[in-house]
Amino acid sequence: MKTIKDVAAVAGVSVASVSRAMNNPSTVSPENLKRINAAIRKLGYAPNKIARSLKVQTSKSVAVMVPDISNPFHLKVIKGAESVLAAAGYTLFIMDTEESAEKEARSLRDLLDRQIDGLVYVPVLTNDRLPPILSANQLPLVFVDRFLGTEHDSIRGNNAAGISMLYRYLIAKGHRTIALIGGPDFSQIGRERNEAFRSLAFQEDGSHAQALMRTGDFTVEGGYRLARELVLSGVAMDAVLATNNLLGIGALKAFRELGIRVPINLELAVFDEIGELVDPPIPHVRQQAFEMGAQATRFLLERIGGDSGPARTVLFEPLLFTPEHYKKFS
Amino acid sequence: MKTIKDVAAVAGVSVASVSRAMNNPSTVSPENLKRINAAIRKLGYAPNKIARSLKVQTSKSVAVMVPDISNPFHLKVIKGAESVLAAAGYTLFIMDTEESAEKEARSLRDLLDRQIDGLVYVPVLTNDRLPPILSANQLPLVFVDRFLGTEHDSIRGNNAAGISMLYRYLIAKGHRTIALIGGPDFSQIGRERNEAFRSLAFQEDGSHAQALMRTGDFTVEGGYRLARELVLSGVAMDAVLATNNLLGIGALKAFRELGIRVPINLELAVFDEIGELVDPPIPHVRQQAFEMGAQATRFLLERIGGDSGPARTVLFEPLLFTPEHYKKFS
DNA sequence: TAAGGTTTTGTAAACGTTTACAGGAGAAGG
DNA sequence: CCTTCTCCTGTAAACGTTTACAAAACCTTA
Repeated sequence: MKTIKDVAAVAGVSVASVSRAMNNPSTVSPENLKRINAAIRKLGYAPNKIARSLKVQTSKSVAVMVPDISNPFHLKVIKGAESVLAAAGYTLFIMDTEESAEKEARSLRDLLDRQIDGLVYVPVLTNDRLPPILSANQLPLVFVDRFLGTEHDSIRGNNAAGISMLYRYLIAKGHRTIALIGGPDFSQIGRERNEAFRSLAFQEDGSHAQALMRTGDFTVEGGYRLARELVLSGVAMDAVLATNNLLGIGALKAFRELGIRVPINLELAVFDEIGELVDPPIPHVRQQAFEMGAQATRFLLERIGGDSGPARTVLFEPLLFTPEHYKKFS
Repeated sequence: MKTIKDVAAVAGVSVASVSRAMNNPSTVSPENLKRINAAIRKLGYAPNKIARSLKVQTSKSVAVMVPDISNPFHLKVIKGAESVLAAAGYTLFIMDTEESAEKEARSLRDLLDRQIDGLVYVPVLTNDRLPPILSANQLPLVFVDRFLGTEHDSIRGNNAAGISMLYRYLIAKGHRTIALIGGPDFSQIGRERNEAFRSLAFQEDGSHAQALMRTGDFTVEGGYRLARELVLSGVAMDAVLATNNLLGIGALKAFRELGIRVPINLELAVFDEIGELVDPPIPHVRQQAFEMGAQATRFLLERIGGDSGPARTVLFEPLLFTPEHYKKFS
């Protein structure tokens, strides 16, 4: 690897001039500039960013940290972040914490050590407070989807509205008893969605609360298990509402396995996308994940740029997709 | 941020001793070791990896670079890499090149500058040779799926076998005319799969070559377009073979849109997974992506460890999944 | 042509580590 | 008690940059 010294030697100037030529071209004389650039090309020199970061304490890079990279929602958040960073000349590091607080802590440590400039952050579910490493170093960060009640920007989906859309859709189709398969109450979004359902379904009569709500982890296995339990418990129901895509996928698997035809025997509605190839299509609300990732990143760049205004929260409205939509287009 | 100097001051020793205490504990006296560790804990000190990398020219981190993070195949490669790295104490940086040679070059530059120790590498399709940056710096790397004919380890799928399985399956089901929707011939894997099909389908009679093979980009749009063209051209066919998941998804979309029922009016078979929720299931071969990523990473760690033996190639056999499989399990 | 100003340059310190080297302290052996 | 050896320690240089500062070179202008 060539260093700045090699360039300086070839161009016959000091290292300082080379550095200036790259970072502040106007402060070096035209003829030297030319010679330096020629030397750079000749040697194929590229500055060592590690050394640079060490000195300037910044790295022109940000990270996006998600709990599960194979969840399409998180994937789109990443794509959204990429879209705005590409233009800004930042490098993006993608970190997958696999819903493990431990892995998350390790990754954070690592990012911090590498002088990352900011973080688009979807924390793991089990965190109810900012990891100590983050509270110790005031790294600019923006929450997406999940958040921890700290003084940071956060980009969120309107969970209550999404549940409401699904619920009203099912009601409008004539369904009487609707069961919920929900996420854990200890997480912000799990709780928000569960409570939205509660306040809709049990307005008049709270007696079905136990029978018609099951909650568990936001995982495929969780959805599968809860759906099975619901069916095998023998309660009467004509529709099921799953509060995220993984739960929905698990539920769908369970139903198919039990020989229940969806939506003929039982209707299933899902919060988040479940995969566009499912046929017949499953009614669902779709979060604007790409836009959420992009917006978060825009905020983050502002913060990195020095903006220290009060924390902002942006609520994105989910969009309802129903089988009727698909008919329209096919 | 605390530095090693702070620790040294608190512990009342020199910075060298602190450094030794962390990297070579046996070379420092027990009482000093205790004092130093106490100071570290007290200050919440963690060594700055940037500075460390600058000195030791290594970073205990590797990257996995894929052309499309939303392709389930690449996703599983990443997961496979994660699984072996977690144990080895390396940090993994995930880079998404979005099938752009330009983005790929930028990312490579960046990784190199950050003293990455090695690379699990799925190059973008348009590259037919190693990017100059890589040939200039002999970074340890292992190819997965795609490769560029250089002297590096490579983990690949048995493309010919996969195509053959699909082809024979379709033949066994009684299909007479089978059309191919393939990837670009300028890419290794596109070509391998196309040629496998050619040698199977046109053994006796080469006359259908034009009519029954369409190739384009490995994208959903490509599959959609080619499938449409095939159908609208009016050629007779009773099965279509798509040589990757994106092509398959695009084709399926096109067929549905044109009112063609799969598999009743036309059978579709796909190389790679197309999504597990498609109903009825589409026959496909599945690559052992997770294992491929894991194996690549194991090789990479060996190379980083100094192994400079001859380049190895491992061929993973794809697995055939058919609707009959699913029936068995439901 | 001398004084003053402006532009361009090089020297050297700094960023936070690691590590070669040399020196000091203590133990062992004569 | 002196030598030799071992073990531990601190000093200082190095990694590849950036940048404050001072010196040098070049213009203006009177």
